[in-house]
Formats: sequence, C-alpha cells, structure tokens
Amino acid sequence: MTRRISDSTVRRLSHYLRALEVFGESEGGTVSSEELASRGHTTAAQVRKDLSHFGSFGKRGLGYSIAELSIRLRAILGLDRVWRVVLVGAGRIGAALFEYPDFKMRGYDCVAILDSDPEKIGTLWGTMPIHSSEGLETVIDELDADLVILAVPASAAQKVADRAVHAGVKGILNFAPVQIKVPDSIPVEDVNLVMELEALSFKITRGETGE
Amino acid sequence: MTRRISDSTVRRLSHYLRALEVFGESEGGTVSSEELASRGHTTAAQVRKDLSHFGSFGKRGLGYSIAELSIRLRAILGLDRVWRVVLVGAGRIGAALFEYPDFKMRGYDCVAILDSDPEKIGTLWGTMPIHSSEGLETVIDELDADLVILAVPASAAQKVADRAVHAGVKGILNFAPVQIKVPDSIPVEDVNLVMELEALSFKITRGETGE
DNA sequence: GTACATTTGTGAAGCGTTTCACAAGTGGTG
DNA sequence: CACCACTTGTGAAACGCTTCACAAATGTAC
Repeated sequence: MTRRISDSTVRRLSHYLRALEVFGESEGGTVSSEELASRGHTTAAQVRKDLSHFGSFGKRGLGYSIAELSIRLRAILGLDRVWRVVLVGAGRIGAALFEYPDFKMRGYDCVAILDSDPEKIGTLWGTMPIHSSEGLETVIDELDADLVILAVPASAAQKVADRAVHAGVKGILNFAPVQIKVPDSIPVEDVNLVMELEALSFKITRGETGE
Repeated sequence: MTRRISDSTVRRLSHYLRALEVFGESEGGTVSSEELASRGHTTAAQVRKDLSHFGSFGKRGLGYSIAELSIRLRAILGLDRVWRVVLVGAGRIGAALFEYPDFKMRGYDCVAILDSDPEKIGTLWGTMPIHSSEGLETVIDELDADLVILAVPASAAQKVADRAVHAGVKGILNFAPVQIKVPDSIPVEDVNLVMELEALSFKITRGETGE
C-alpha cells in the first residue's frame, strides 16, 4: 500500500478510468477484471494487481462496481480536485492543449496563458488574454497555480522551468524537446513528439510487433 | 544482438541522439558514456548496455566518436531514410505537428493532409492543400505513405486506423484518446495528453519524486 | 442449507531490466 | 618499452514488474 507505484501502473489506471467511462452505467453497473483488461492490452491478473496496491475495491464473484471504482480511481489519480494550470507558450501546441475538450472536463483549469511574443501579448484566446512571460512568478503566486505546461522552444524551456519551480509550482508538463532539470521533489512529464515517431520507425525498421 | 529491445531502451537511444546534437563536434569529437548519461537521467552503465545491444561503437579509454555514434544511432532508429507521413485531422494538434520544426528535419515528410470537415477541405496550410478523408486509401497507395498520424476525435480513430492498415500503412502515431486495435504487425504509438496530466497529478498527490 | 459457478486478492514463481564490478583495450608520458 | 590513467564491454547479481495459481468470498439455484 505504501510501496512505490510504477509508471506503467499509473498509465494503466488512467486507461481503466477511460474504459469505465465507456462501460458507463450499463448492465448492472459492474465490470470484471477480465472485461477491464480486454480494453487496453493487458491481463485480468494485471488489473487486479494494479488495483490491489490501493485497496480492495471489488466483490469476489461479482467484479467491480463501475460507479465506485470510477470514484476510487479519480481519487487515486488526484482528479477529485481542480488543478490550476498556467500555459506558457501560446503557439500551436499551446492552442491544441487549450482547446482540448477533455482538458477542462477532467479538472484541469487553465488560469493564465503566457507568451514572450509582443505580437501575441494582449490578444485573446476565447475570453483569456495572453500575458507577458515576464509575469510568470506573479501569476503562479497570485492565481495559486499548481501546474505549468511548458509549450515553449527548447532554448527557453530550462529558464522558464527554473522560474516556475522557484515560484512554487508543483509539477511540470514539458513539451519542449529537451531534458529539463528540476529538484527531485517536482515531478516532470515529458511529451516529445519526435521521440514517438522515432520509436515507430525503429519498430518498423526492426520488424518488431506493435505494442 | 537479436534480442528484443525494450521500449525504455529505444526511448533512451532517442535521448542519446539528442544529446549528441547538443555536444556537436566540440572538444575532440568524443563523448564518454558518463557524459551521455548526465543528460537524460540515466547511468553510464545503462548507456553502455543500451549501445552494446547493437554493436561496439566505442573505444576503450576514449569514449564514443560523436560523429560516428550519431550516424549509428540514426541508422538504428531508422532515420537514415525519409518516412512519408499522412496527417489525418487538420485540427489544432495536426497544425502543431505540421509546424513542428524538428518534424521535417528528422526525415518525416508530410505528403498529405486529410480532414473530414467540408469547410477545411480545399484550403491550404502553407502550400499543402487539405484533402477529403475519403481519399485516405488512394493517398496512402499513390503517394506510397509509410506512416499515418491520427489527429482525429476518439470516435473516428478506430475507423481511420482500420482503413489505413488495410491500405498498407506501416505504423500509426495515435493522438486520439482511445486504444485502437490493429494487427500485431503494425506498431502504434499513443500520445495521450490527459494521461500525462493524470500521471502528474498522481505523483503530486502521492508525494512521489519526479523521475 | 448445500452445492456450484464466479471472480477477487495475493503469495510465489518467472522473467526482463538495471546495476555492479572488473577484465580488457587505448592512448599518453617519460 | 613500461607504466599509468581512463573508459568500454559484459557476465553476474540485484531488483522490480508481470504472470501464475489458488484460497477465500459472493451470489444463485434447487
């Protein structure tokens, strides 16, 4: 229960939650580990093991209550609260994220958009004004932001990350294709589009089977 | 040499290549496994082990030639050729990818953009016209495309994937937040932005250290 | 109430990845 | 040439994740 949880497990928990939403409240409101496994390329034993790290949510002979498991998973993933997000970088990637429908739906609330381009500063995205990156610390502090999404060029990423950490941000989602350095206590998730393509071309080239 | 290579290893190979580009040709043109490890949160032993799966590229006492290792890594990752990519979905995510500078630089050549929205069909992105999704099979076949980037809503993803596979595509980069099913021989890489955020909020909630 | 069909939760086994430790190779120095 | 400082490449050990297998629990049928 207090062991370290592997990244793979966390990924799968997200998958399970997604799957539960598809199952919805249909058919008695329960799912078996087998049914959960069939979505998301995994096994029933793996599903049970993953969930067992956090408690016993199922009923033997019956399976898991869809409603209850959804709530539990949301709590485990920290989705039972609102996360206040600052988006730094109002480029294409920033725009894609900002308009992503699931984004707000899951409790991630964009409280500010920042950019360093004077052309963009002052313009609006929907009803949100784009502010100058200069105000990063002020924004994080005054709007009590939890997360920063780094959608800036690689050359600017480290500097922005340093400032965000110093201003007290709790986590960073990094889209810049560079490994940023932050204290161990601040989690960073990297999304590197080129790396995904490279994994793809590697597998094709080597003739490995997908997933 | 013929063992299965783990996903983690492939990821790190991408990192090493990125790091080599930063080191450039400076300082005699060699790096040690220690220097490569310091970028990218890994260890010298890991670097050597990763590379040893593909041969012996280093010189004992000296390290690795930056120029030679770059070439080797590019070959291993399948970057010593051009990959012909069809982008399906001309929304924000598609736009972000299309304008991503590293994209073309690394040999990924977008040969067509497709969308199902009649408003978008016929308009231009730069010099590339947006075509109807109807023509997916024709485009893949006639333009000899290798990869498809799925930047469509979750509801359309499986259908497009099926058609792409049937038309002979070799790999899929999937941005739709849904697990698509394809034959085992076709590799799929998933990029799920919400999942990354959930991993972040999980770690913050649990107080786990980042990476 | 008893027998039965299910399905969970979990210790143990299996397996793959990472770390360790060191022999072997390389170039530099005198 | 002999010595030294350095770094790779790699079996072996350590570690962690996944799979297995089964006891325990639950509901149903008769």
